[in-house]
Amino acid sequence: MREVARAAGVSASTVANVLSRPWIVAPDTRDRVEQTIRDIGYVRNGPARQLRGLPSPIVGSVILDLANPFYAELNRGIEDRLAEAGCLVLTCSTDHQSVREKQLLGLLEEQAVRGVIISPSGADPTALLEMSRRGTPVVLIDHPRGHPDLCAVTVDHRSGGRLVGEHLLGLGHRRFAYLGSTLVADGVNQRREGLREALTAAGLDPEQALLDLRVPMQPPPLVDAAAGAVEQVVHADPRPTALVCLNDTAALGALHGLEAAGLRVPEDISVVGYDDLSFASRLAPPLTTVSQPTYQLGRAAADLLLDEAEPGHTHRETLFPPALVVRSSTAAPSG
Amino acid sequence: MREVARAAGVSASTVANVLSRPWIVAPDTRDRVEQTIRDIGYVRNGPARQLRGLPSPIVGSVILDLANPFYAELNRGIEDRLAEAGCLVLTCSTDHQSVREKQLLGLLEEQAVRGVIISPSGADPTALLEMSRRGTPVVLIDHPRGHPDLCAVTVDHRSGGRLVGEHLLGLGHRRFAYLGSTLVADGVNQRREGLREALTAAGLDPEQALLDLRVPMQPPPLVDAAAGAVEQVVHADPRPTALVCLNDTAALGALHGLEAAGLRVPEDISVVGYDDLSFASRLAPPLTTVSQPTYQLGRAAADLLLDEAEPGHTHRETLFPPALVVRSSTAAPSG
DNA sequence: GTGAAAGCGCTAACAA
DNA sequence: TTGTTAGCGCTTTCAC
Repeated sequence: MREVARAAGVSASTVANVLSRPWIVAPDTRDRVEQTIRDIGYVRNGPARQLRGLPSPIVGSVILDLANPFYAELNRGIEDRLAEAGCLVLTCSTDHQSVREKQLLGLLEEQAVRGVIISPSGADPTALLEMSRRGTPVVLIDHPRGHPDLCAVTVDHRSGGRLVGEHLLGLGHRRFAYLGSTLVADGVNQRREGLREALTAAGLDPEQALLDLRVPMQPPPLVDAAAGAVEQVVHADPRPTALVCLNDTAALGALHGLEAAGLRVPEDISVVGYDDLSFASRLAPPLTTVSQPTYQLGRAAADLLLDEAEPGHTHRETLFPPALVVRSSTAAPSG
Repeated sequence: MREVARAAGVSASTVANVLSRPWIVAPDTRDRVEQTIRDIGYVRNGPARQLRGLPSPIVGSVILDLANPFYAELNRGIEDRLAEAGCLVLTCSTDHQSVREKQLLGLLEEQAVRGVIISPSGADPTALLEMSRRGTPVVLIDHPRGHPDLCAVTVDHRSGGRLVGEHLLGLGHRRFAYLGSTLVADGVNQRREGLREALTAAGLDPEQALLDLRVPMQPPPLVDAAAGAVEQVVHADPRPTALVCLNDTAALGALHGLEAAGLRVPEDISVVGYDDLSFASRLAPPLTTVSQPTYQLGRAAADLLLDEAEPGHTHRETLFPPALVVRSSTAAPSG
């Protein structure tokens, strides 16, 4: 900046003014300085501006796994909304490891980011609360906020699970399997709870009517783990007539596993996914699933985060409803 | 930091030493300071450290579209490699818009990031060269480096296209269609060139034997655009017996469009994708495609970028080979 | 082993 | 309208 000032024959603060409050600079001085900036190829130093107290344009996004298309699309929603405010997204995957999550939060806080949008890997919000108290706003995604000092964007997965249950019950199913994960992923458990609720409401005992499967989230890749896990469904006696999967990726693996075991979908067994990823409608058979407004979730989270900087901000939760998408992987049970 | 110093009864520089060069501090002083840091909840200020000349831990990743699973996985490769070096990834999608790309590069340079890994949306490298000259290292992904001052990680797509062509020719195909895009995406064009080379080598005239289709990359979503574009293949006379798509997502749409038109794959027409995304093997029919070491591409790019900081760094290009994966969407033409 | 001091590049209040 | 000045929080000599 000093160099530009010297070359343009003005003081450093005039250069600063041209950059930050151009309207207070005389037009010809401004033109001269701007020309010099271009000639020299001068680029402003963000860290120095931050040091002076300006807000960072960077927002941290801490998610479970960017390679999961659900999170990738969510992140696009975050990015697009933030871009409208001139902000950038620092994307971090935790792979469900809370140690890694803690590291990442530490790094982000040191960078003095504008805020953090997080899909937490554990249930304990204390680290997030402290971070928020120290001045880095936090928005939870896909997790109940658990404290009035945080904002959150959530989907009513319980209702999603209920929709699936009601759909299958309506088709005449009475024996179910739920392919969940070994992790305490809140959303995934809510889906199971909703399913159980639907069974109970139909007069069934979930302990009897629902076979509970858990696959490790990784490694190996979920799609392979799911393919393996369906073995248990295939050999269960009596065998469930409907398999509800925690998400579409698991359903993809399940379809594969069922095919390998010689079971036809939906004739021998119905399969349901969750997320409605882009490939769901093109699988064989097209997958019945539950769609979430994934991209909008991201935008909403970014909205909340940006709002944290506003004077009258109040912490709040935005709740989205899921929607059942019926395709051909579900049908009435045979026999 | 001053606050910690006061509370611990030492000077600010001792606190700094505890943080940056703990070994030169007396053990008991160090313990006392560390305890105070924890009590107070002190967090180091990254921007201030950067201002002092330390390198930023942030690397920019500028890609075409994070919602495309190919880039999402690529980005995971980048992230994982950088994490090993304690770095973070600032992920930006350009949606093929060079205006947006320019904006993003400007923002990243202002943030004084450690470097930028970019999958460029245009062919002109001057902006990147200038950035590199000003001190922000640049690594190109999926794009020839075009200048010895840049590093690049590339895949031999020409060879990929050739593999596809040879496979289809070997099955007996003589009339082809290539579903490309309206953009000057270098990799996508290379694939077509490879395909044309194979045809030429087999004694065919590409101008005659190859129907060239172009779909706009967006909007609408590529998968829908591709579904629409296959109309032209269906109604072509004589109709091509093999459809080669620029990537798996386009192939997904093409399968859909062909099904809607009443054509069977592979009996009536063979279809080939590119990328080998996770769903490719589970489509109906399982998709013949070309796999790239996507995750490794990301790691290799991060490797090169980190190496830029080393004293003896020489700019270079890392080239990966693609591999044909034959599944059931290709077969000998009927009749 | 510890502290004092200079300065990284910038912004904003104030003086000229 | 432009320039002078005082830091923002930190690292790093260099005395002590």
